[in-house]
Order: sequence, then structure tokens, then C-alpha cells
Amino acid sequence: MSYALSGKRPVANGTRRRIQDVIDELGYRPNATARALKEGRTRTIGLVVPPARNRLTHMQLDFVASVVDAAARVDLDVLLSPSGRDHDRSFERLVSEGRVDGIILMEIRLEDARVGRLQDSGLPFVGIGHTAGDRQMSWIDVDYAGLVRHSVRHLADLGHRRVALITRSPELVSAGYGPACRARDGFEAAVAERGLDGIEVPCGDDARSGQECLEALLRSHPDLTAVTTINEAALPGIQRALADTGLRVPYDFSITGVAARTWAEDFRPPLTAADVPALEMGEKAVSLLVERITAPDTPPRHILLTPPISLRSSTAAARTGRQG
Amino acid sequence: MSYALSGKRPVANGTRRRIQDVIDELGYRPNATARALKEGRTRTIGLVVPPARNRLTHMQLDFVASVVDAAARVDLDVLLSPSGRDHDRSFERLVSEGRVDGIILMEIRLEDARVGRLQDSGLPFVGIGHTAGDRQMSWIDVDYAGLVRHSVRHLADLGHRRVALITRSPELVSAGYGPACRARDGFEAAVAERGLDGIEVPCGDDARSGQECLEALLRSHPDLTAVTTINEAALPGIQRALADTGLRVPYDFSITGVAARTWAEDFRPPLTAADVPALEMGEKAVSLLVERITAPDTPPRHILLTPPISLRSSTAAARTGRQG
DNA sequence: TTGTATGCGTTATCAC
DNA sequence: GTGATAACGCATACAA
Repeated sequence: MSYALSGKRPVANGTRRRIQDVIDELGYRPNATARALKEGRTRTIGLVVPPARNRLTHMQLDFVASVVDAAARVDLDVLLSPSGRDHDRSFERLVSEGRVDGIILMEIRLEDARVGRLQDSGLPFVGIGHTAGDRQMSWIDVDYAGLVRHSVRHLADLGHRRVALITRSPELVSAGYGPACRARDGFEAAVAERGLDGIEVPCGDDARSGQECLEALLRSHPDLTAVTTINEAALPGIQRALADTGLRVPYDFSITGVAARTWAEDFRPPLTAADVPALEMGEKAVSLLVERITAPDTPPRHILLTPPISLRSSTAAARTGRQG
Repeated sequence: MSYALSGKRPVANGTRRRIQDVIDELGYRPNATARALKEGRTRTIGLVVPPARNRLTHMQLDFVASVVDAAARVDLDVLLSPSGRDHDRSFERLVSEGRVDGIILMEIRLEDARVGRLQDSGLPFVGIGHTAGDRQMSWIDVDYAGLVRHSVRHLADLGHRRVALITRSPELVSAGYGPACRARDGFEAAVAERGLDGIEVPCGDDARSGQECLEALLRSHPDLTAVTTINEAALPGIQRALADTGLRVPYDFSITGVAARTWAEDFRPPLTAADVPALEMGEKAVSLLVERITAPDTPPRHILLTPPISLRSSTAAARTGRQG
């Protein structure tokens, strides 16, 4: 069948109508698979997500949703691939079988084998998050180190001397998950700089863990007057532990964090925090990827976001000590 | 190149080794697109999700995660497609361009045009949720009507006379979203059956809306002593409103709900609720779809789950009245 | 047991 | 301005 009515070449009006009639009659729609084979591109991108087993955080969910949305806007489909211990087959299919034109990688670790694998494959890809050494890839990330450093300085300015960092799950931390490691770096830097007593504790990504974590912290460090956290899922639990102990925020205890805005605003009182623009990041990741695909020889780009810390109502000057 | 070493026909050991060597040398991997074209199937399923604009609930997230996980387990890839007003192109691509072997439909409304569209297309599909009239599709759903009816009966048994149903967002309700409508039906049935005073209110899918909603409810109905809800995202807000008003659960006020277990257990005190088995449902949806794909002539199957209501600690006998 | 040819549905190129 | 034909990469049926 002639299909020059894509406008690629002139066509007589009569013929066009005749073809259109047949199309309408048969309900013809071009087959995407055949087209992909012929054109050498699939109009599909892969999104590598953490496996379901450890339920996704809201922030990750926002990434997924915004990536899918942004991709749909430019008529790209999104193939989801869980990546983790038992799902290597899925990842391998994605990179080596030519199902996708490019890949967006989530939950990147400081040393991440998948990055090397992708580089070898030659498939365009971008990261939401970035590895330790590699400048040979495009990525978009949040400056966790900088934000945590700022948060701790803010607490120090308010007179807090003993502060804690509540970070992500032990598994993530020991796997070298980027945000967790960089948050620690920023925390240690600020603690050293201001001569504070700093405690770093991992914490599962859920309310219960948050509660247990803060309870343990309060028990073992009675002089603790402030915490900062990058674990948004733990926030409701942290809040409960505080309430149960009778500690009023911010009069008796200060909190800062790095979290999606919803979580910060849902905290009581509203949390002083750097708002991670997850929706924007997903969108940006898609356009970075589109750039990698259409112009592979362009040098990779790195976008490190440092959202401002919104001063809300969860921090105040330290009391002389919780026990006093 | 000979590629009968898929085991489809006998092959000499020497030849096999020779071929394997070449494969290793070249790093050859079969191209999925070409294979799909040849075999007439893509080994990919489509998952139609609500658009990102109204952020997905945790339950929906669990659906997505479990579907992706279950699909990966049987080597199926998942193509995500946001469906909503502005994303018709994405849905249309999915059903008509042969990119997928089958489709899982989420957030189904009582009257859902997409179902008719899919039936016309002949593409295998299953719903997580079901329409009003149609028995011509496979689906898996939770019996919201029955569960809410049970919950209200439970409250009535405890002596509550004026109870409220907090349902989903006004948009969802007026769009005829299945769970919202069926919850209302069950609520009205139980209210009529027990001669209660029933109030039904829509509520946005977030903590803030939950708080405002319950505050308004308490203001306008001072004699309200119990609520039941299917809006899990509103639960934290409901809890806060109660706490702010000084109402103790369950002594002063009772709550029941239909929610994923995490939410119920995270409530303080733990929520008496029917636990929606979202993870299991996603998995089940995949196997239903695989059945539709491999045996299209099989009659459609309907799975209506009625998870038991777990009695936790959020309900108690009604006081004579909140004001008394 | 092995090599070769055909066709899946498109798009692009080439004669007409 | 239009119709026929090759090629994308694979699987398979058929010939050797």
C-alpha cells in the first residue's frame, strides 16, 4: 500500500481520498513493531525502578509519574523495569535487546554496575542520581551533601550542640546509595566545622521505623535537641515519637529535612526543609534523555539541584538542654 | 545464521560450540523488535495508570509495583500508559498499534469508555476494578460495597447512631469511580437497614483534605460519633483533626476503614479495617491477563475479594453523645 | 544434521 | 504522480 500521505511526497487529491476511505473502512493503524524494525528506533524509553519488595517512596513515585507523563507528552512510551537482585533478566533485556531507545536509571549507588553496563552497551541513558566518579553520563540530582550541611549549620546557628542525622535504611546505606552517603558527608562536614556532637543513624523507609528510631535516639542521647533527616517516609513516625514523649516542636526540639514538599507541609508544625522538586526532576530527566538520543555526540550534562531551604516552623533556638 | 540452538531441532555439538563462540565474540543478542514482528507477539503488556497530575495513592502504587514485579517474573515487560483527559494519544497507541499483547486497566469507572474501546479492539485485557454492567471482561476487584456495609453494621452494633462515610475526591466521585460509588451503595444500604443517620462526604486524597474534611464534619454534626472511610490517604489528616479536637479514639470516637494494611497499622490506635491486598491483586491481574492472552476463548473471570475486617483498636461502644 | 529462502508490516527507493 | 520492490532482523519451513 502506498503510504506517501505522510507528506513525504506529493500526491493527487483523488488518490488521497481513496486511500483515506480504505483506512477508515478497515480501521487501519500502522503497526508499531514493524515500524520500529524498519526505522531502527522504538519510540520507547526504559525506566529502571527499584524493585517492589521495598515499597517505593513517595518521591520515587513522583519520579515515575512525572517521567511517564513527560514522556507521553512527546509521544514516547515508557517501559518499566524493576532492577534488583532477582530482576537482572529484566534489566539485561532492556539494554541488550533493542526494546528501547534510551534508559532512565533510578536509585543510583555511588558505585553502580549498571552504569558501566550501559556505557558498554552504547545505549543513551541518564540518571536520576549520579555515581561517585563518572562524568561520562548525563544526570540530574539533588545536592544532598550541600543541603544537609546547610540544615545542620542552621541548627548550629540556633544553638543546638548535639544533633542527629536520620538517614535511609541500613541496606541502602551499606549498598552505597548516593543520597545517603552524600548526606552523611555533608553532615560530617558541618559537624566538624561547627564542633558539634553528631550522631548518624540509619532508619527504615516507613513511619514505624521512624518512630522506633527517634525513640531509641532520645533514650540513648538525652541531651539531643535537634535532628535533620533525608528520610521523608520516616517523618510521620518521628512526629509521633516526639508527641508521645511530650516534646513540643520547635520549643523543645528542632527538626529539619530534605523532602518532597507535601511531606514538609504535612508535618506538624510545617517542616523547615529543602523541597525536592521530584516532579520537575522526572520531566528534566526525560528531556536530558531525549537530548542524548537525538544528539549522542553532545557532551553529557549534569544538573545538580540545590533547592532553597524553606523556613517553616519546626526549628527554634535550642533550650539549654532537654532535661533542664 | 543458523539459530536452531533454541533447542527446536537437533544440532551437532561441534556446530553448537562454533556458533556459541561467534555469539560470544560479537556479543550478539537477538533483537526483540524483529522477534516480535516475526512471532506476532511483543512479550509486553500495557498498564494503564491514572495520570500523574492527581498523584497516585499508595494503593495504586502497590498495584503498579506488584504488576511490574509479577510480569518480570514471567519475563514480560510492562509499558506504562497514563490515561486521562490529555493522554488519549497514549492509550490509543497502546490499543491500536500492536505494541502490547494485552492490557491491565486501572482506576475503572462504572461507565468506562476505555472498556468498550478495548472490547472492540479485540486486545486481551483485564481490569483492576470493574464497570457497572459488563460481564464480558476479566477483572479483579475489592467488594467495597460489602466491606463498607459490614463496617457500618459493626459501628451500629456498637451503638453509634450518626455515622459518616468519608469517600474519595469530588472529581472521582462525580466521574463515577467504582469504589467510591459502591462504597456509597454499601453505606446507604447499611444506614437504611439499621435506621442510622448517615452522612456521606467526598474528600481529597491527601492528609490536608482529610483534616479539613473531618473538622468540617465535627463542626456541622456535633453528634457524630463514628466515621468509616475508603480514603486511606486522608487517614493521617483525620487522625490529626481528632487529636486537635481532643477526641480520643476509640473512647470518644470510632473509626473504621478499607485500606492497605500499612495504613491501618500506622494509624493510632491501629485501625479496624478491611485490608486491601493490593500486592496480591496486582499479581493476580497479571495471571488473569496471561490467561486471556494464551486462551482468548476462555470465558472471562471475575474475582471479587472480600478481605476480612481486622478488628484492631479504633472502634468502641458509642458514648451517649460527644457533647455529653 | 545443516544451509537457504520466505515472510512478518513498514518505510524508502526505484522505475514507470 | 503512482505502483512495484527491497530491507529492517528474526524464526521457521523446506531443501540438501
